[in-house]
Amino acid sequence: MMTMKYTLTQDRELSTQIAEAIREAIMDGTLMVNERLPSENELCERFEVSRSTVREALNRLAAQNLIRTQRGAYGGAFIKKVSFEDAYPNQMTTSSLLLSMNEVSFETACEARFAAERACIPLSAKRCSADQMATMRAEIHRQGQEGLSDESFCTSDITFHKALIEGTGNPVLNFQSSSAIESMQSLMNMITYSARDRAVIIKLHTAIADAIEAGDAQKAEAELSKLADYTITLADQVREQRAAKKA
Amino acid sequence: MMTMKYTLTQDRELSTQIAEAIREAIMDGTLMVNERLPSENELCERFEVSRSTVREALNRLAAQNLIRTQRGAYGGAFIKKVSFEDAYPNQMTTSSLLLSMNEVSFETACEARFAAERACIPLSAKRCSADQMATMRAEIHRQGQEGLSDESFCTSDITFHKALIEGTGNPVLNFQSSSAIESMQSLMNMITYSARDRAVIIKLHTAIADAIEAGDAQKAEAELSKLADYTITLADQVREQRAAKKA
DNA sequence: GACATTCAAATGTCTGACAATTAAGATACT
DNA sequence: AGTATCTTAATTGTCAGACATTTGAATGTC
Repeated sequence: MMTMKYTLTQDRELSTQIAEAIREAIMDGTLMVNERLPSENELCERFEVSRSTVREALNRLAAQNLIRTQRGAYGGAFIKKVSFEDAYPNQMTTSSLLLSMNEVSFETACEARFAAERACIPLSAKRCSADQMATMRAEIHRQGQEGLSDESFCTSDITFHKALIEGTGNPVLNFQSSSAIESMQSLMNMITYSARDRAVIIKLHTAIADAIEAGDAQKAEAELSKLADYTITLADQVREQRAAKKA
Repeated sequence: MMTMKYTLTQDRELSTQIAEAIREAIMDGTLMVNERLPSENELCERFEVSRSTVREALNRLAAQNLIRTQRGAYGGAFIKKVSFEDAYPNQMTTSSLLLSMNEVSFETACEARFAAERACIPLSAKRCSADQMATMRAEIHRQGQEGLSDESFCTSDITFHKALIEGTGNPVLNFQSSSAIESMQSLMNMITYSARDRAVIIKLHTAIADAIEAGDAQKAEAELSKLADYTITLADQVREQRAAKKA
């Protein structure tokens, strides 16, 4: 950081360039976790810009979870250790908006979602803990309760699948796949689940849980595949009903 | 936006609360794509804060790709359509930092990476285009060239696998899996590839490409699995060498 | 109709000030 | 000596006002 040379050009916004320079230093390891950046006034002198501009740059970095700021003496901006927990909300925001703003069809989103889940099954079949199995069973049970709203059913469905993914014991895979599933929540919420639909889904969930518990990855994948197909037919039904209502 | 009520509390930073309020409005659809936010001065009045504070909030949103700003008359802040291209760099930054800052082992990262790729294979075997097949073949060829640096070999390796993933024709899956693979680049770069190692990898790449072309998903998955195992043994070798050098 | 000029609105940057926060050091008390 | 409290300096957060820059629209000119 100290030795870097900063020559800001005129063709882009100054604050953007400063943020970029600091971001690069973080990415390539020049700045380590918990290291303190120079104070805002020092950065002003170093980049030869005003404090507003420096602050805009720091704000951008804070929004990307790259730094945290602390007021008071011995405070300042510190390189933040990006944790899975911190990164998750941003990830979710982006994923959800990508789906809703890019006219991604339900089929396409669904395909990606079940592909991600399928990737987890072999590992989950090997490593799933008793705790995670218990969560899956509990959610299956909840899904069979009378008077459960569609939205609650959907939430439970997602909890079930997230527990399955967590069963891999792999934080990276968990992070990626979990967001793939959860970002579909708004799309899934459009589906209406009749009692018959729920029965079918519960049966498939049970089959998947049984297979995972038995360590039978192949069976679990097969059942998951059926669930994927069934989910798409449900979505098709909703679409048809809406089309019929329109006419 | 107009009808929302904003009561800012004192316990958090004002700019953060404003950014949060606008972000919520975008997420729940109150603000549509390309819609223009009120001007900074109008936002000042509405939230009863100074322009600096409003600007800090807008900057945060811009850093998250949620809005874009445009200078000049009829300019302002507009809700941005989050495209896969725009979101990718942020995604990559986050993913890379998650790996490097959380002491994620090579095995763990590798496991997640190959799981994601495996999820793509059935779809790719069904839909991979001639163009994508050509890219895969070209990269395999490049990997066999004399005098190729380890880094270039690694880059080509990643290009190969990204083409495979693109073969799914699913933009969502492509986005997710692609970043899973690419974020491992820095870890992969630590490996040294002997001529013998490269030969093994090229053979596996060829087998995968052949299977994809033949539409044989099962075969492709089996070969990919071998590649995953082999990659981990290579990483183990590097670790052993380093340990030996230390002693 | 085509082109140049002017204008107004908006963001980007600068300056200077004050408020709020916080850890370290100084001080007073026991 | 130890502890509680006060002071202080450093730092970020917010405010206010100004000017610079950009840019589309309106206007004027040929």
